[in-house]
Amino acid sequence: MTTSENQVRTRFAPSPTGYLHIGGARTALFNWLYARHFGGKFILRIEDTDQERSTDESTRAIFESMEWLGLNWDEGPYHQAERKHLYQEAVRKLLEEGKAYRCICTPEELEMKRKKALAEGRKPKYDGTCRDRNLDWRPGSVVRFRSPDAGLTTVNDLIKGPVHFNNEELDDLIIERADGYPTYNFAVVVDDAQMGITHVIRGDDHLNNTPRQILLYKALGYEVPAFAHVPMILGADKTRLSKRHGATSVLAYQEMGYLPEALVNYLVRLGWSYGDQEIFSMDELIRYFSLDSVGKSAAVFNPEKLLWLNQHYIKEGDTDRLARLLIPFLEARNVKSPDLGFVKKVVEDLKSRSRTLVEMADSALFYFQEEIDHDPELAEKYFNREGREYIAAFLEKLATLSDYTKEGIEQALRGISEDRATKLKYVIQPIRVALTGKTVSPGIDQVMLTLGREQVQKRLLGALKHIRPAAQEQRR
RNA sequence: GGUCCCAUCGUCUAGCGGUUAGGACAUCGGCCUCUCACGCCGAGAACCUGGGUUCAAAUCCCGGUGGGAUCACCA
Repeated sequence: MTTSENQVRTRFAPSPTGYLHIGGARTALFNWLYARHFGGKFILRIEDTDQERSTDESTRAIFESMEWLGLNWDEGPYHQAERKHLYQEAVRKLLEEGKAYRCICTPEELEMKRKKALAEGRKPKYDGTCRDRNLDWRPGSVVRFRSPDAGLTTVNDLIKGPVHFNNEELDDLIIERADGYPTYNFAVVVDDAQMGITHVIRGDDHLNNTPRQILLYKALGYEVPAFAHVPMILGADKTRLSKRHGATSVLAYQEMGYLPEALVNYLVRLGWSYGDQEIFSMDELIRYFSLDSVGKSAAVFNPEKLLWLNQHYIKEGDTDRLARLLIPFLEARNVKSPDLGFVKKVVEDLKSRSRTLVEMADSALFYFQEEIDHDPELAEKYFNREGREYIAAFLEKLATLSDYTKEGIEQALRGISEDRATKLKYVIQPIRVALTGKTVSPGIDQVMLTLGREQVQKRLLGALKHIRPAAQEQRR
């Protein structure tokens, strides 16, 4: 692997134990932006050393999520499970140099000691039982790092500033487990060093791990990278974001009809800002992104603002693209192979009145229904004597309307309202219900244009037939 | 509990010693209008607390309080 001297190299290193969540996505985004800003490399690494909990399904979901968000990687994906020999090699080196030792304390013993220490108000720190026993390998043994018991380790964090830790707070952590796999803190260090990572950007839940890792870098003779710990994302109750705060998986947002650029724009502004600007294109983000303007405090995830951004991007979005994105949502609602050209017209009608593609699909359904299934209550209210008369009058005008345009249609409708000396809306609402089955829809002229004259006539006729005159009179 | 981090409207944030403390979402009015939206105009709404430093503190320092993270053969 060739690494030019000043090249920025960042990475995203999720563990495949679940879907990519909102917090992970933002971490990935920050790393990606930082690399892109400096023309560096962004690397993807799957941390699957925990054989128990890692799944291929999660790995696939992570790839899919990142692709959807547009976070392409330049190297990888690397899988830690396939790099086992590298960690073992590093462990061997530390062992030889006396910087690590084997330990045969059982998990049960350790657990007991921990509990006891806690109960007596002491620190639950490894007591060093095996530290100087110079043990050889045996089944069930692990390898521990010999951590210095005095001195100070400082993390010069790019976001938090310098953070100091007393080495005596750090204990002899396990670096190789009984199954031969490395533990997280060790694998991360070996990988980040060997992959030439220059900037480790991650959640600040890792800040406390960093001094141990720095000690490991030094013990292994590696150069220590720069660290940047970004604040966490919390739920509305200020606790760590989790399922009970609503959807947290990136793909769930795709399914809920969000646009990737909306999610990206939302996530980047959680903790980062650029003056008063709220809307950013990817190009702008790459140009403006900087760790200097990442805040220090945790942010509460606010679905309302995400919704607003999504609505914004739908409103401003390219119609052709939106139509293509909408089609799967329509098909999921039993619209059979919709015509792209027609869907594009529908999208135009609905663009400024949908916050998600799900909302758009829901309100688009009537366009595709040959027969409107009228709600009895609405029918009774709007297809009364006046309503039916307006519909009939409009139908009559429509037959001879030479100007089937927005203006022509509006003129015809106004004509009817003026002739009967009634408000325009009293003419329009029955027609709206007849055409859409609802009282809420895009502008009626627009609906008619999109539907086409023939379809409009058919639906109006259908509405007139809907309630039998006899039944209607009976009610009156 | 130990260690570490954090603290400006309900929420995201701007502010980097001197501002009527700005913007955005949300909320509430109004306009537009064929319904619903969009759009436009407007309103209410914040510097956790106590000490310092300074002519001057949201901004710098210390204490307190509050919130969060972390203390595994998880990552």
